[in-house]
Amino acid sequence: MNNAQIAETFENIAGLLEMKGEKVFTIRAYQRAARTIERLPMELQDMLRDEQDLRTIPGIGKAISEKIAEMVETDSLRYYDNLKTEFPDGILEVMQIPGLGPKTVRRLWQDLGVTDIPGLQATIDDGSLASLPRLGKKTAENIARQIQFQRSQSKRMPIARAQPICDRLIGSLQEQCPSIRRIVPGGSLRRFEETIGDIDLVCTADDPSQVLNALVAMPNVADVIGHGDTKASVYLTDGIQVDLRVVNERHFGALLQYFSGNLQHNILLRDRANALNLSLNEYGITDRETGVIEEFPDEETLYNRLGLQYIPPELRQGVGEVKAALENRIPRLVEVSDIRGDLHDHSDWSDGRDPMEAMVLAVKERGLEYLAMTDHSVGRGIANGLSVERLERHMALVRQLECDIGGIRLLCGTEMDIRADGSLDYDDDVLERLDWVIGSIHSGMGQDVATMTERVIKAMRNPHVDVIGHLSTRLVGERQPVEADYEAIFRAAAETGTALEINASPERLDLRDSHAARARELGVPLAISTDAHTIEALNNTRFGVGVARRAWCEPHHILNTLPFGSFLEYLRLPKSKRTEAFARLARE
DNA sequence: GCCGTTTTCGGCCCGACTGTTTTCAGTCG
Repeated sequence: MNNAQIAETFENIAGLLEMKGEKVFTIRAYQRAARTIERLPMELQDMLRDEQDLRTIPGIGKAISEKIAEMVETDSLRYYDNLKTEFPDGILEVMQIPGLGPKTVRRLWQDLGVTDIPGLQATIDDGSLASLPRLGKKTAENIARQIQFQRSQSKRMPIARAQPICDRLIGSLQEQCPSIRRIVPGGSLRRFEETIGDIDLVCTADDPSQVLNALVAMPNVADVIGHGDTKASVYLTDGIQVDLRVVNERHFGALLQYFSGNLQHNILLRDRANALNLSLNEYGITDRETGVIEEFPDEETLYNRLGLQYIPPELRQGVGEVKAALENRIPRLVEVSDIRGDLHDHSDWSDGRDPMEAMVLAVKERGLEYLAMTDHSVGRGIANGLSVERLERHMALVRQLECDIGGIRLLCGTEMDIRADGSLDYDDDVLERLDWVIGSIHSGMGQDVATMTERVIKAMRNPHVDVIGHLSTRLVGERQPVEADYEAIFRAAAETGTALEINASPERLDLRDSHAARARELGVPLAISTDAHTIEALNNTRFGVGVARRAWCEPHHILNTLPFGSFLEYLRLPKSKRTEAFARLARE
């Protein structure tokens, strides 16, 4: 049983326990475990095979680790099977409807016999739902609307889709509301999560009601979920939920912190406040003795008041960052301005849109020192991949442009297919003449774990393959990652001196955060590359940097923060010496 | 159910909004 299935089981257990009226802390423990397991970099079944103690994972103790072991061994869980017999099958779906919580669902089931969504709809239609105590006509209408929405609504969306929607929303609100002082995204968008559940906006304004009214009146608002004095929630016509919170300027720091989350991080922060006999909420910090409220214009002073280092939003995942901040172990994370070169770019020689010269000029304009032109290899027929003969002319043009344009160093590169059997698309005598070779998988993605792992490692053992591009080949929310023994691949990367790419294209974000963190721990050099096929896509570096920051990467973990001279020195070494040399070069 | 520079037992974040009520329970983030 894999991590996703185990996490789902615990999520379902939590749901059923809620309905059963179990203690809220037990429920929270299962939910927390589910969320931790979802984002774990290694498979629990592998950890058990290697006899690792699961209880070292925060939020997993005796009871839950035993349940995991049972699931891995027997592919089922008696505790869960027993629990399920107490409830009808479709009941968890009913609880997914926004506005319907465990208490209400339990009553609907016990009093009206509702066991699934069609049954729920029937009680709305015949008026029996509205006749229950403390429910009424309005509640029935709201639930009916939610059932409709549920059908049309998309689940979490990739950050690539959410970011522009959020940018437009902010622009439009600013235009309409002169009283706005500050308005910024919070929530998962600010934490650079790869998918976004809803868009959270944090705002300060002289006239909060002006801003809230403007939001609910927007033409692309399909439904208003809530509209109070400081906060409003709406669904946009494309199914996205937007939450807007407006407070006075002097509360900005506390509000931004509160609204940036995540949930577990905020709980840990409030734990910390409690330990100091303080109470934290979105308006500030209250001294429990005196009742005096301290306000914070920015987040930094708030964290410091709790005796903590500032924690950047990308690290606020509730997995040890608060402890690290207490011990002064929050590192200086890599920033976009640390990146000195782009190492994966396409031109119209293969499947890029823009001519090579335009790409080079655009990269130079963005202030980078170097650029690798890496058009596709011959096997990518569909992407107009380069034959050896075209590759030679490609290389000549790269050299030519480096002279003609000046002020930027260019590398002759390729993004070369790793074929299904692990062999490569160009021969060694061709590869040896290139400065920078990316090996990527573009086909045969359905291979089994052993075959895929072997395939990638075989490519890494080639002395000319400098880096593996978008290792998992996943597309966020679209295509599943390939199945492979990632731990074995990361170890082989460190051992062979092969770098790994963090592909910054927001559709890919590959390596993902937890994988990048694991590779970093093993000392694998990481390259943040845009994989740009157009000039505009050169701006995507920030998404790759976001992934790296979520993986606790500092500048010295990232290959392309090296100045060009050091990067060349790295490339001139035989691969077997590179991992070690990088650790030295990057700190110079 | 988890966890420990207070604790192996006794804690466990905190407030906004809604609908249905005339004081609050339920839900959400």
